Amino acid sequence: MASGKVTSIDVARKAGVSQSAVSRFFTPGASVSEKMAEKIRVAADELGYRPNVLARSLITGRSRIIGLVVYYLENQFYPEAVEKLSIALQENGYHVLLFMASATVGDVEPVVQEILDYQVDGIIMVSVSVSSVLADRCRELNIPVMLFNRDQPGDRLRAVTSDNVAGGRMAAELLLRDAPDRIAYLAGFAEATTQIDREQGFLEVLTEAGRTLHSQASGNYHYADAAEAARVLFDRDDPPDALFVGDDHMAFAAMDVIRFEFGLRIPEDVSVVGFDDVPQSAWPSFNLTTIRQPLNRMVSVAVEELIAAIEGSSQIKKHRITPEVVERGTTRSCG
Amino acid sequence: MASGKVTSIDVARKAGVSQSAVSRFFTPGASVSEKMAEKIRVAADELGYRPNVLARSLITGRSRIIGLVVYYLENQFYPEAVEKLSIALQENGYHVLLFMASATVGDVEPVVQEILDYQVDGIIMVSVSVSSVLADRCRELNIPVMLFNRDQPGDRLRAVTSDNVAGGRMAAELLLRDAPDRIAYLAGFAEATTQIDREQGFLEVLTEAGRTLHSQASGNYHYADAAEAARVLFDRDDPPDALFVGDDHMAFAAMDVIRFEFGLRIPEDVSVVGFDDVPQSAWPSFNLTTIRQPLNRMVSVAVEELIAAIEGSSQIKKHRITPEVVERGTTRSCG
DNA sequence: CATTCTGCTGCATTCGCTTGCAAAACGCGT
DNA sequence: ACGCGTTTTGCAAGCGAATGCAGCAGAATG
Repeated sequence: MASGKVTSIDVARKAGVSQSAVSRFFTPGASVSEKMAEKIRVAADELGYRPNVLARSLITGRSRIIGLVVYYLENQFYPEAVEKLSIALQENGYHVLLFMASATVGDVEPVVQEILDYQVDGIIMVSVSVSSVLADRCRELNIPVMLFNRDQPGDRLRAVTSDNVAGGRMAAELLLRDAPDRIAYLAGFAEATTQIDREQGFLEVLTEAGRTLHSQASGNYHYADAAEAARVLFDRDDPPDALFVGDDHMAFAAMDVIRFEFGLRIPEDVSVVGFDDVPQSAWPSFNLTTIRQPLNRMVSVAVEELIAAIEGSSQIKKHRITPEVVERGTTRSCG
Repeated sequence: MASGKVTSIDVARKAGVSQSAVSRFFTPGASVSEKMAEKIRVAADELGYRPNVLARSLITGRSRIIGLVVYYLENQFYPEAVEKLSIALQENGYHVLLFMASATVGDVEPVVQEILDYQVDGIIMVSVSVSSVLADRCRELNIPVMLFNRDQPGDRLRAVTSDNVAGGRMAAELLLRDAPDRIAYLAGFAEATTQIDREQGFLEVLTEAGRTLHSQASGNYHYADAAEAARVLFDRDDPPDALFVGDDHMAFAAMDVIRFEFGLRIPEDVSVVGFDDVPQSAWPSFNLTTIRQPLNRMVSVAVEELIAAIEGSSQIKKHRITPEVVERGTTRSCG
């Protein structure tokens, strides 16, 4: 019925009430008599009126927008995280303003600035770290920041990760069961806490077992880099016979190289363990034994905590969710 | 330096100028003398001032927000599209409000309503269709809608797709070169124009060659459904020896079933052709011959057209980008 | 019937910024 | 120094909705 923008004043006029009445009708907590509510309902329907969220935000100081920063979406873990985070936020009446950090490679600052310009109520950074300057700025503006799947030193930022040290330990235990001779590690991006923690846990167990690492290389959490790293690891007379890869995405690259370039069999010649448990890991082509990050829990904790931080003030806390072993076909022994 | 919100009035006070001067300084086209600009620059820097985009939107009627609706992100084609669309829009000074349509399964209406509440300047629907009621509403509000990788009947909505009929033809030609006896088709979601067009092109060529389809099943563009469909297609005495799958994502499912459940070799026993050319198709594990959707071009056309529609009024037009054959290892003959 | 209390309602202000308008400042030719 | 045209500048009126406050009606009470 409506043509062009319809404002609360139009509805008020049509319903024969004041603009504030219309506003109150659309404000959950407000008190409006049934008679008046009905008139407004009718008029609003007829005109196709919906409150302008931007105008509302201006005066309430709450936009119900969450800035979501993600580095890239190539690794399937991220689309899955983005999807679930979006849905969880949508269910809570929040909406997601999406920012790709890769556009401004290596420099998240301007991106975060732009986010702040939109008066977001909170920010979720997926596997992206934030400079202390910006973190301070967010604190001044009282905008909570949630790091997702990546932590950073200091106790001023909330974070939800899995317990990567524990996960690294699980991976080591899994590989040791296959009684390997030469254990290798294909690392992620060196500065990421996920990488650091997974490596730490992994090495702890090896050390406890009196073992040392046969070889190591970094794939930066990228497919191409990981493939190259795998070539380095396997292009020698005594290639590894057990490999822990920092995440599933890189594990696919490594498996492709191991099988199709070196003609080795998995798990007969080399056992492989990944990290994340992305959907593809369950596909028969990979059938990858991996350490599952409990994404659903991570998402719900992240969203709950962020909303708590926005609505009341909650304590800043680091959440570490315990990962789980998922045994599939790239390791030999069972149980 | 700043604490809490800083407004243009604070800056004006500090710089000893009027609030409108500050506003003009931050408005690209406006005229401000160098002397004044300098004072404002200093004051703004010192206070850490940034204009409130929401307030600006309220008065200009332009939010520089684009609503991006996507159904799911499981199929790697979508994350890639979302990533590239986001980046392209960011580069043009627009920002992406992301909505997952899967949250409200089968019902995009409320989602689009919420988008409209945010006064978006435009909407991109990735593989999602929109009811005519809503389309009308968007037109009334003068908000252009761009359908991406999915068209729908009628000439009131802009759309960017690849030429799926041509793509279907290419797939057929590719498979016919392998001189197959039994040609099958694993279809996508029946109502999607992508599905309809690809099937049409594919069948056209078969008909022209005097061939008919051996069998057919639908995978709804989902991995699990596609795997099930593949089981139906291959669980018989005379399974297909050539298979066109509606997209790469389903092709992976089909290949997994063909290889690991039926023990058939690809391409020796059965040739497979997919559609999209997602990154994984190039991975050695799949090495899939496929029809590439030229995503970069699709994205740039979609973004350019949408922005043109927002800024001036451009004609509503359907854009069909010609796809390309990518020959890899799941078909036998070359050239 | 007068009085008090409660619950609605409308008025007017406010959020932070843009922008039309008119006044002020400037440039410069004579 | 004067006049005229051209920037610059400030004033003030919005954009659309939320909300404190005061007024008002109606219910409940004496």
